Amino acid sequence: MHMTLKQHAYMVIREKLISGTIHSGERLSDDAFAKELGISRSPVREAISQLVSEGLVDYRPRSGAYVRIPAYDELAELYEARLALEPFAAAKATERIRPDELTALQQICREVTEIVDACRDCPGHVADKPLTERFLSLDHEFHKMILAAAGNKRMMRMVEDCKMMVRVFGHVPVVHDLPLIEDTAIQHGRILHAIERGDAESAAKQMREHIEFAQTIVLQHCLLPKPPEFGKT
Amino acid sequence: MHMTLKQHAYMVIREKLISGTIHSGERLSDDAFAKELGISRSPVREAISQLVSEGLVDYRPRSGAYVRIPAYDELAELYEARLALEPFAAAKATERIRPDELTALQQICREVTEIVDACRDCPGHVADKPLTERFLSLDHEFHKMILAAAGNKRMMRMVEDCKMMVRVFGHVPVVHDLPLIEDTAIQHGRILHAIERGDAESAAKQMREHIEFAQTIVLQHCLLPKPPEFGKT
DNA sequence: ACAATGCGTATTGTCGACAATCGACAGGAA
DNA sequence: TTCCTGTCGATTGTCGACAATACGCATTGT
Repeated sequence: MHMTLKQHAYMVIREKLISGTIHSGERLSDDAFAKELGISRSPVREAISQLVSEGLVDYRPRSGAYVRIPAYDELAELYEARLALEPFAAAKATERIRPDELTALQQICREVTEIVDACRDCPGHVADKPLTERFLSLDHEFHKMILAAAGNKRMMRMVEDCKMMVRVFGHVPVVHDLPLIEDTAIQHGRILHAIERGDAESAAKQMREHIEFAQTIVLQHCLLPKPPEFGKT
Repeated sequence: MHMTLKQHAYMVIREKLISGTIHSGERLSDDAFAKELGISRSPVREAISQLVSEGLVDYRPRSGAYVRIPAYDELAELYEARLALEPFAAAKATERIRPDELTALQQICREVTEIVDACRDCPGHVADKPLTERFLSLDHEFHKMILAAAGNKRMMRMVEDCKMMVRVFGHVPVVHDLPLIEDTAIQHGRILHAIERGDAESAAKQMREHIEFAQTIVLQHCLLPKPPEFGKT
């Protein structure tokens, strides 16, 4: 399957955004990308256009596409949206989850616990890079699995989009130390437990607390300028 | 402000999707649109590309773009997503709403009441086209205002997207008769009341019931094939 | 008669080029 | 000095053209 050049360009550019190769406010020149990839401007333009409509890139006609300059509030909004969606999904998942999905969820929790143990052996109780990535990947899978069990693809995509945006214009240097990972594991455990018990209301509550926790962490560590004194007269 | 041709093409095509000029499954030929609009294929391609990334259009490489064939479940999912978002937003709006926004909300409710009265004078108590459109517009404004008061642009856009999709691949021939409009007005009233009282929990509850009501109506009237016997073994 | 195959056509994916427009910079006037 | 203005350069928006590919159709073989 020969991937179309547009898709290729899209993935390359998005990867650069996520990895932070291009930082906020920088301009995305289609011409530059075209030369870099050795292709024409047309596919690049379409790729950038897609980034724009996904909200990762800001666009000023006749001027160019700029990596979105994130505002502190936007980061908060992203988590707030998850706060609306995921507890709801957790409750629904509780009543719909299939045995195989539940098994997968339990497996994820077990692996997170293993990471907690592994972290104890790390110097300063701070997870190194591969361990951190493994942890993040598992956290991602945990949430994704619950969304999947809830059986609503649209909500799943909404949350996925939120997470991607946090990654792209958050670039939050969170230190993944033992307390953080341990708390996360405990919270995941509580959510899983509620689902196992079939207690939808509790699942929603635990999920809410978990996301509020994550929100707090990220907002504390993010480098964005704090909200400029909102008396809002 | 000279709108760019791409945006123009985007709006024209989207309008055709919403109005139902092009129906589900039909192919969107960029060449045809280019000739119709008297422009080149490039802007049209970018416009269609945007429709694709918004999920309104399905895309098969080397084959073309097809108007998405809606599934019954997808329609349900759209309302379910709103069910997660809007009650949450209603609760938050209750605690953040500004006086001018509240005034606007009250004004909208008054106008909806007027439409109820006007509907009583219609033959068969069925609203005619302009009255229906006025009603739909007000309903839209009501929800939008609450989302705005909640102060989360992302959630606002998510809901807007849901509504647009319902319009595009729903094409539900709902009869806007007196009972329907009256029920809606009553439900709006309840929500407004809860907000006025500052009762966030009640606002969320009323909003939830209101959306569940709308979901039921739409799913009943939609022409899509029902979900094919889900025993889900 | 039916299936398989090869051809023709139509449409897409991609390209390079041109014109319109925006930002920067220099130069002159108040 | 500071502000306005005209010009230059660079980049975008748009275009028409070409090559690659999928679909439909006719032809042929069994």
